[in-house]
Amino acid sequence: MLTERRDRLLQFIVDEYVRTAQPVASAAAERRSGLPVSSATIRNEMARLEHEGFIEQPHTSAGRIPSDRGYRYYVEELMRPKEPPDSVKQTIRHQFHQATAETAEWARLAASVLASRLSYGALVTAPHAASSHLRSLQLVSVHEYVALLVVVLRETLVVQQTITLDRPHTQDELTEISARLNSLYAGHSADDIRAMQIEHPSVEAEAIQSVLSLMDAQDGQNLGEPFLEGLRELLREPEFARGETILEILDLLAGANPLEAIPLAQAGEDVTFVIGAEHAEDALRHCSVIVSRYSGPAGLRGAVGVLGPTRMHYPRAVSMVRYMSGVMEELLDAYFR
Amino acid sequence: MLTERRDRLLQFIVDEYVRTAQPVASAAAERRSGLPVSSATIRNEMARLEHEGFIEQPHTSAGRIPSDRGYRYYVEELMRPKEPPDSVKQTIRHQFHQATAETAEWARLAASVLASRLSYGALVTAPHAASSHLRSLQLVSVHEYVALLVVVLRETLVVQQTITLDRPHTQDELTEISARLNSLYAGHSADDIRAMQIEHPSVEAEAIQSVLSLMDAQDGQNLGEPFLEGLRELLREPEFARGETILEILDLLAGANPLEAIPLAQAGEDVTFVIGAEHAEDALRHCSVIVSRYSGPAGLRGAVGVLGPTRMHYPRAVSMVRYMSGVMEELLDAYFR
DNA sequence: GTTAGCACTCGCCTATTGAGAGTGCTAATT
DNA sequence: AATTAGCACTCTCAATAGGCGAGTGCTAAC
Repeated sequence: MLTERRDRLLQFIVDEYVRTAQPVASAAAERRSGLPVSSATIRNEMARLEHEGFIEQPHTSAGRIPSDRGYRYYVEELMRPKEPPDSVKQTIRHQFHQATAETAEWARLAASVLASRLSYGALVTAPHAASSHLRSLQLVSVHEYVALLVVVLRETLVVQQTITLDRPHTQDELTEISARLNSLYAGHSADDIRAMQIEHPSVEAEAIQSVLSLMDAQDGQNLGEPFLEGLRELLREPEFARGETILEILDLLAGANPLEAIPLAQAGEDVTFVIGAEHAEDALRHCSVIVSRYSGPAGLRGAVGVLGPTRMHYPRAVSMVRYMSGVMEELLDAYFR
Repeated sequence: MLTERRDRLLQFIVDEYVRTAQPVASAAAERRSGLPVSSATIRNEMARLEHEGFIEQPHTSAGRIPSDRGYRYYVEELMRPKEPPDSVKQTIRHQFHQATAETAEWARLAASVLASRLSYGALVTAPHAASSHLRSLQLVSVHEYVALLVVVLRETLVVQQTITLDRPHTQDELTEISARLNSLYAGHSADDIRAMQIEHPSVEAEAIQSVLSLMDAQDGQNLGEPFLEGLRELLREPEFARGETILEILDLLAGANPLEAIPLAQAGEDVTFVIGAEHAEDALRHCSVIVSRYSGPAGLRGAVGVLGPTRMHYPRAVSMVRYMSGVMEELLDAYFR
């Protein structure tokens, strides 16, 4: 804990630097921070804040910018995130209201809303449960030789795949096959189904093969691939204007899902921050990530995150992430009614 | 038509500039072009090519770079695109073999393959027909209050949406409803269905509403949204390293689909080039686009395109675009068998 | 503990300069 | 008439230097 005055000064420096992207000088703080002291005193305080590692100077004679540690202190002690205004909430709710009722679609939309509201990158994963059970399947005739296999997994997760048939089938035949397979396998996990070892004629065998591979694909991941939006917005930030920096980040994102690497939010905390050099990956040393896990019925979980420069508008970002996370949870709850 | 020697010189300049991204000097041409003349002669020829508008100098004392007109002449007269080697073809076929049999998925995969093979941006639209007819629909129970509506449109196009039910329904009930709606509406267009004006109880009414809005969404577009891949690759090109240029392009792409604006390939031509300033949009003045339309049974059409710097490796790009376009057509044909 | 005053540092901007690259032109050659 | 060697000329790029201004740290007074 710092003194009251140094708290306020650090807060001013962060806010100002976030706003202008320029180092903050003592004279500017004197004029605009509201602190009733002269610039000389502010210089003394700044020297001390720098000595303690909360701020730093890009070069000898420039103003100060927050260090990673300064941001960390700021997000933990100083900032007061304020709720998004009702008008914004309403607009967002409206956007979701118009969307189709599919979990993946919600995630995509959430990412897109986050990105455009905050002008940072947004990462949202669709809700996902650790182990899926077959709830039901249905074959839909697309064409006499082609059917669409729709698989409903236990957790409101619907996946599908087309399969080709070795001879023509009508919808009625497919419906019958679906009913037979459902009565055999509904309610079971992939391992269960494999253990049954039932012999099937060709079409049924192929359908079950596909079901198993779809279920395996689901079970094989912790979080799903995140939907990423807001690259354009990110590029607009001055720290990424050089193109190379963003290239590094893109390369990283192509390989790994940064949300996976983020330590899970501790119990009791609703959002997790990873700031600058706290990232394991060097490419993100000038970035901060804010993540919130959301969870729904039946063990469904997912994550909502923002990726921006360390010079991020934290209060706005965190309240938005928190809000979107809540929206995802509400949608899931409503889905189950 | 230029003289044989100027053709070869221009070809050398384009090839060399594409390779190195550096202006080509007369001395370099003397050494590496294979032309049996001195640099002085080459300088004379260059002066003439410049006078005719095929090449230009970035500044007084630099080598020459191709102008848009030079590239245009190059793609039309000079280059000899060579087929991708069999090994590459095989790899690509293999990638498609593993993919699920969905047209949108093919398009996404095609874009991703193109982008990574060529290291440029790739735009591929899923096959799409001008006017869709309802082939069949099927309601799949997801949850007692939620059903997934799967709509098969005439052209192997499957779309879906979840709908919520006002009271619980079993799969059997839903199957029955599906059968009833199918017998009424299968084979008709959205307009037909609207004209029938049949009154339905609540669930059926909602299903039909959704069907209509899905059909409208399909019919409302000429080409679908393209799948865009390869931003990372594009950013790697030196002409886009500055970040701003790519930003302009992203902004443009967010608003409009450049494939739409491209004049349709003329009959008899298989690919269309738009080079540099030939683009209507100023943001693309340093870009070239190569597009190939593909078409399949039942009036299905789509487009495969590459977006790169004007300094693009045209022979490789055009042969790849051509090949991917062919792959899309084959997939569609095979889908109908 | 605070503040005014001031010397000092350092980045940035604007010449200036020199080297190097590459051309265009001229005159000689084939 | 076409080609070529030679050379002066132009222009970019990189390095260097000087001046300006921003902003600090320190000292001494309050």
